Amino acid sequence: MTIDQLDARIVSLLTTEPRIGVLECSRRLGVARGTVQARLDRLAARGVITGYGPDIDPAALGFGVTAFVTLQIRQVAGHVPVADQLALIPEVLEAHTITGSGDMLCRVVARDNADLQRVIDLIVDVQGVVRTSSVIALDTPVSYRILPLVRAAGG
Amino acid sequence: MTIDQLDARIVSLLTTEPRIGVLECSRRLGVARGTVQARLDRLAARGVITGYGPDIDPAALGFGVTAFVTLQIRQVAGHVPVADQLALIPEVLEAHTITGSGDMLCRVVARDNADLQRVIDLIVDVQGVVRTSSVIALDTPVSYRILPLVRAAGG
DNA sequence: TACTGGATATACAGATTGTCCACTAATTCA
DNA sequence: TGAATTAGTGGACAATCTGTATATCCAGTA
Repeated sequence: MTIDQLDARIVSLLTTEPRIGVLECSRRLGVARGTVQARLDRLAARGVITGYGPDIDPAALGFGVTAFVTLQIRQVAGHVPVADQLALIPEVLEAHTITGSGDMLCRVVARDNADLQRVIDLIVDVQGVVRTSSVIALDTPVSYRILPLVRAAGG
Repeated sequence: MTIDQLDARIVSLLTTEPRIGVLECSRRLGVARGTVQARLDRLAARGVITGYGPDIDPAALGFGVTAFVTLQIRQVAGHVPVADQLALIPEVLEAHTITGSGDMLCRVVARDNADLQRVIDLIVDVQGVVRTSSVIALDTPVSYRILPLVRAAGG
């Protein structure tokens, strides 16, 4: 159900130096290559590791503005669910339903503040969205990281 | 400043099938291996690709509860910045300063709702945090994805 | 026209991967 | 207690991939 210290060390090492490969990883950790491979296979099978895709920085793509948009929803019968429509907007990076009153919270990006207005307009146009309220992320002193959690879980 | 269609296709392919490697990737796209390698190097150099680390699912680690915590800050001179202290809490996956009034928005995870209380208490104990307000993510109909944006950016 | 950047084709040695196997140690269970 | 199961180790193999370098070609540009 959880991970042990070796799992945590493997993930930790691969996170900080993803290009080293399984063999080098096993060398660094002083275990057999088969062990590392088996561990990684198991972590993937258990869903702990969901992928190895390249991490993309939206800002480097020109989407320098990040905002969190809270939606107030009025569910309309016979319509495409709000989430499905939000998923069609590339700038909506993720969307959650949240406690409160059937509302949603979305993370969106945009090229600039004017572009953000465009994105918000797209969201407002979604069937069932009553109104939105946005906060813009000015700075990100702690950007998404999972390593401390992995180490805490594996300690 | 932006990416072209080939870049987008490379990233797209590597995101959906990260294990295929550069060579297989070049075969699938019908371009030379050197081209793919050069593109990836350039994307990494430009900061578009920030890494290739394994993607970890906190829920599979036992942290099934996600919440967004908004902090009201009172900056205290002579103290460790709030963000630095938040960074010490493994359950704080990311933290942003946001528009509004010098507040912050954090994404946190916890093992369950009771555990969330513990994490929130940790946050409240941070010097300079005046109060917090949390919303719990009940469901995530759109989980973090970057591919649509990459495709949109790549024409 | 000459230059530059990007793409292609090709080549090579070295390293890595995917899979086997056999053996050991620890744990579980009948 | 003995058998079965699971995880780790060390070794081995062929097949493949990577890193790197070469020379050529093409298009846009000074």
